Amino acid sequence: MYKIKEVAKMLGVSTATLRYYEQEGILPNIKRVNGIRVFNDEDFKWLRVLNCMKKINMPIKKIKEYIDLAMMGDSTLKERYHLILEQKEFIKAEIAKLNNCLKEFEYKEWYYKTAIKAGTEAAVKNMPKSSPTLEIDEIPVKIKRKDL
Amino acid sequence: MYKIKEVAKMLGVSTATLRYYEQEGILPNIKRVNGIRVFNDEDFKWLRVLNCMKKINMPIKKIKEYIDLAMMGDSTLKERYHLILEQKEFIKAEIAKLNNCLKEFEYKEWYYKTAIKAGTEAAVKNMPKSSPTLEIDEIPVKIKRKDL
DNA sequence: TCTTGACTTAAAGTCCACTTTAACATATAT
DNA sequence: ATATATGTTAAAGTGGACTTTAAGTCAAGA
Repeated sequence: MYKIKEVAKMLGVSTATLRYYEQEGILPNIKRVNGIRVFNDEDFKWLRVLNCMKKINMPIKKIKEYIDLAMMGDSTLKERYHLILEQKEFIKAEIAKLNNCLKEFEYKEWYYKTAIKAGTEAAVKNMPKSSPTLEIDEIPVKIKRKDL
Repeated sequence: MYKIKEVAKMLGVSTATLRYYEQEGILPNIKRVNGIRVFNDEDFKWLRVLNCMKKINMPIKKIKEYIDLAMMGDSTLKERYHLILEQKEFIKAEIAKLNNCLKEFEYKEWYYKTAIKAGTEAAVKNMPKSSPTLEIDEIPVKIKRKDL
């Protein structure tokens, strides 16, 4: 059983953020003792899920939607299932994109290493198709988070 | 050689966004023909890198810093190398976190599948430690993007 | 010629996710 | 007893990344 400050510290967020989350309805059912928030195991379980949803940039509104569905009970199971599936696919796509970015940065790492060795960037620029790691040439089209 | 609208379409962003990027200095050296922006191969190369930097949520200011260093020439090679390394490590950490989130969502997928089969959530809740995929129990502490 | 569409700039507006402030209550330590 | 720390709420403020608006230029087609 923890009070807000301890929870905030554990999560690496501010107390204001936790209060804001509660206000927005994405941190529901927090019990009060003498008007003071007390977080229990259930709350921590949800915080772990919330953490994931925030990590993938789900808007607060969307998270709220999910909670509202959950509050309605078994009748919304399928809807929640689809929402979760959708987000799962989104994460997968996201990881793929980040892996591409990682390659780009690994190329840059090699680029600068080589340039530093040579003392000048010009040396690397004149090596055509010189990258050991970079093969991607197209720019992926941006898909906005709010679309999902 | 493309004009702004075509470029915007290719990238999946608005023309306003591209103009805004140029204004903020993260889309430098775009040539004009009769006052109209014309994007060349060099610009596309940079757009691919920019795309990666945006993908990992590098703030515009930080991207600008990188560009400013690049503009200064060979004297900033080491600094740029370190910036890139830092970002590379950040992406790696990010991918690791997303993989954890993926697990969480895969667990939820299983959870809802099972609940739907049973017709009620209660059935799943009463299976203790029932998850086939979820082992993580702690909530990762949030590290804010601006710290890097 | 005139309208349509694509371009330009500068400035103001919007949205989201917090963050800060102010005013107050309660609890613990010296 | 009194200072310090932590908690509370409601409301206003902030920062970042665009987005929209307004006013204008220019080129091609009917």
